[in-house]
Amino acid sequence: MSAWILHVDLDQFIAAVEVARHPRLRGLPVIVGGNGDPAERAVVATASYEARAFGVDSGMPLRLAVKRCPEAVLLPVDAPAYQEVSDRVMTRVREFPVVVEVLGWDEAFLGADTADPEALADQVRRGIAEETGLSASVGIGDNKLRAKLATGFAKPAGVFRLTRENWWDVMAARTPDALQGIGRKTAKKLREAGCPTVLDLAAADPEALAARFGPRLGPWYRLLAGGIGDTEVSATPYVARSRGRETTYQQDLTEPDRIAAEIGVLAARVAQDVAEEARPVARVAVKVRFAPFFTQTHSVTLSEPSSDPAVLERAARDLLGRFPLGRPVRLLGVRAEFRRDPDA
DNA sequence: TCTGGGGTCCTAGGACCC
DNA sequence: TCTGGGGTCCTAGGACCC
Repeated sequence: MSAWILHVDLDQFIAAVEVARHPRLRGLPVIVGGNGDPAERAVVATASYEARAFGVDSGMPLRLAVKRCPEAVLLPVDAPAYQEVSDRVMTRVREFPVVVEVLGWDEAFLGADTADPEALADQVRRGIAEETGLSASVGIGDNKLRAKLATGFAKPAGVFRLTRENWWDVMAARTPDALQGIGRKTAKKLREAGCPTVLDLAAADPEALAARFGPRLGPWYRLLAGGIGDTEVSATPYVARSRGRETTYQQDLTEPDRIAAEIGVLAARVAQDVAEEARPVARVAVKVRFAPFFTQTHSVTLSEPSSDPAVLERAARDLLGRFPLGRPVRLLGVRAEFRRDPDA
């Protein structure tokens, strides 16, 4: 266990990478999403702060984003470019005397034994800027939950410390969806259950929460509200539990033959991804999103774990047969789940 | 708000077994 | 047949995160 946990998060990462390689975009509203075509069925991956001033935000349909900010520069998502920059950032961060747990392209936990976490945070921010030109924010906490929440208060380009000392000052009056793991829907249910704030949730009866939200989720929400969280930072590489591919079609699919063919394409891509893993697939799932926006899934446990592309495709095609394919289809997906590690 | 794609974890009900 | 109890697996769906 480390004395301090730092959560490092790159500011408006994807937009920042684009601006760094296209300097003429600096200071302009930039929106990255889909293929960069505003008419497309796609959403905003990241918007620069200049675009956010127009009310554009991540997850928003591209069409709406362009309506809100017509002068924005719209760019396609270039995942390999972001991965490359991310790798450079993480390599630089690992040069500090810390344990690094990577969470995604643009964030990581750092476990550090230091007497001055603010000084370390500044050094890390400087190191990232020197290596890549990118700006980062750093949250300092006495556990992962507090460190990650602290980053939100550090942004942009700052450092913030959130610990047992200032937890209630900072969090007590906020709505529960300020906490990592509680979203809009759960916050609404909590409000209806008499917990409009973090402080209310922390004081709620665990048994009542369990009855309402489930035996694990209910009590866990209460712990979150108290700022209780994991303190273990692990550098062990992450092992995926599943791999999947899905596609939203620009035009709804109606022809059964075409739908079956697309499932074949997706299953083949998943089989290819799975071939890179040394573990066989235990379950296969197919997802169908019908127009206008109604999603169903069907899944099956294979009689025997397998990595054989023909077995995966056969399973996916069989599952497709369980859907009522009379309606137009806007999305198809195939997912392969690996066998659960018996030791876990 | 005509709403992506990649994931994770939890829940609840039914099947099945002893 | 008015009908237990507990454990485990399977499956569909939901909520959440980046």
